[in-house]
Amino acid sequence: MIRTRFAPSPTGYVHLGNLRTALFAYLFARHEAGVFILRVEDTDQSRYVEGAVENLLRTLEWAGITLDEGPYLDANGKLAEKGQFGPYTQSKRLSIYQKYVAELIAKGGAYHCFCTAERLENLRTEQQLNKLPTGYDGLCLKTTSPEEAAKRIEQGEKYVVRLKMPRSGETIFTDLIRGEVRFKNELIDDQVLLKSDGFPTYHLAVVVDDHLMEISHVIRGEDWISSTPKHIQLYRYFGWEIPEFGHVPLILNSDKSKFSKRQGDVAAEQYQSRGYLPEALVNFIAFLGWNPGDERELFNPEELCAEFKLDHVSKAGAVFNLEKLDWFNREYLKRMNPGELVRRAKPFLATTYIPLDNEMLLTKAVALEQTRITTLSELGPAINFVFQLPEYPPTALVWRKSTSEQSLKILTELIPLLNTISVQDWQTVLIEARIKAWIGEQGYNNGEVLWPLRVALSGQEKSPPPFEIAAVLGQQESIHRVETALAKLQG
RNA sequence: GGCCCCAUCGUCUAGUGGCUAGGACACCACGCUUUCAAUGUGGUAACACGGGUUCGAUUCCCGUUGGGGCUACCA
Repeated sequence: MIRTRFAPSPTGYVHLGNLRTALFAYLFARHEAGVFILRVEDTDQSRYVEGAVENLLRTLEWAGITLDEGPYLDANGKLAEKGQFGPYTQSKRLSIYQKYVAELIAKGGAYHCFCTAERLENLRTEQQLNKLPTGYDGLCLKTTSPEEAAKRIEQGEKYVVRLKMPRSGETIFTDLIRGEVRFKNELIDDQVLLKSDGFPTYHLAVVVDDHLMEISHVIRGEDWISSTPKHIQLYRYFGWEIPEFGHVPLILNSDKSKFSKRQGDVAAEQYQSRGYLPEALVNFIAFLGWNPGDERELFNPEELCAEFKLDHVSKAGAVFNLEKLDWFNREYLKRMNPGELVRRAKPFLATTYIPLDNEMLLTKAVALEQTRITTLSELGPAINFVFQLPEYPPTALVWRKSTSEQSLKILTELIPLLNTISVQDWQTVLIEARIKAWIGEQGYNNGEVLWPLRVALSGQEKSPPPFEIAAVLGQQESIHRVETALAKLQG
């Protein structure tokens, strides 16, 4: 049984890099008919953020990443957990880690360390000065016997527990994405496993939990690759089966450094609030490092689940490119049926003066701008003219190859024409047919008629075609707007 | 500094020893057109470098260079 997990630290927002790692783990599990788990890695007390887990869950839900096990929000919005391997929150598992640390010490895989922060710091600077690899020198392992350590702990002395890395040999593993990776053991630090506050570090907690939760494939960011030998050593000491590892490449800033807050919008929530569709964002980040092996690019969530394979994940990092995201978003927007688009757009329209009760008109208005917008947040400003004619100067009504007098004449003649169209003929194509025919009869050209008409109807120099606007507005309002334009031209 | 990872158009990428090195975004030109989009057609643009291996390397090996990650009682 394939079991993967997403194990973020609850920081208050979901970093896009983490979201993509989660997505890969999720897609892999789904593709293999496996199980996908969320585990909250909150072992750093100083990083505690109120409401972070709730936010995390809402964001994953928005992105369409569904969880089989782990925390979830119940009907009342309260935090709950599902699954047989809980708790899925590390701060609730402290006694578990204590137990395994004791076991590890007993097995000779770890030891107590009483060194002060000052000594550690001096040690590091000295090592760096002498161009030596940095790392703990094993002082407490050499000088403090288990009996003495027990005594010092008894007396209330602060301590940490460190991993006892073998001083020789190599740790070799085959990464699912990168192939064989090897490290010399002597260069690997005796990592702290249990902090002096009694909390485990990532390295201990991740191994204990991945084992206990029966994770078969550890899919995580490339930045973890150097600590993998420490984790493997832990599995060995415990005598546990070592899972498969897959280290996915990083998302990069345009200068190729790790995608960061400083250089861009890294929080998934920012894209949500700016009106990106989750399926577009997911499609986009999936393609940052993955491809189906052919030239298709548009994959909805179901298609991603069906096609995603780890062997098409690339090794190199990928630069985040907002323009490509915009393109994906436009593609999804264009393909969406108007009713659905209205439903999705409503949260963004709620902050505008656009009335949301007239579903019919709203749907027509939205359809008008559907192919012209990039994000949902652009929709409100784009369709606002339908509900409220914007202020505009009379000069806007004059086409660049025409005159004010000519525009006045044409708009005046247009009113009776518009009036002769019957109610049932008030549709885009029929309005267009009538007006174009009339233009022909009169010997006008399109520009000198359609420009002033369009501006009269929209109040804007840039807008959809006049026939579409007229159809949305209705006959009465359309004529009214042309009359308003006439009044403006007459001064 | 040490260790590790990586390297095809500006960006995301296909390629798996023999191709005019393909696609997408972006960009440019033209077409359509009342405007802005959308759309159609076409175009500019890449195998980091040096050695091997081979009849033949973008592709395999080594090195160089470059970039990145890690190097905490943070994840």
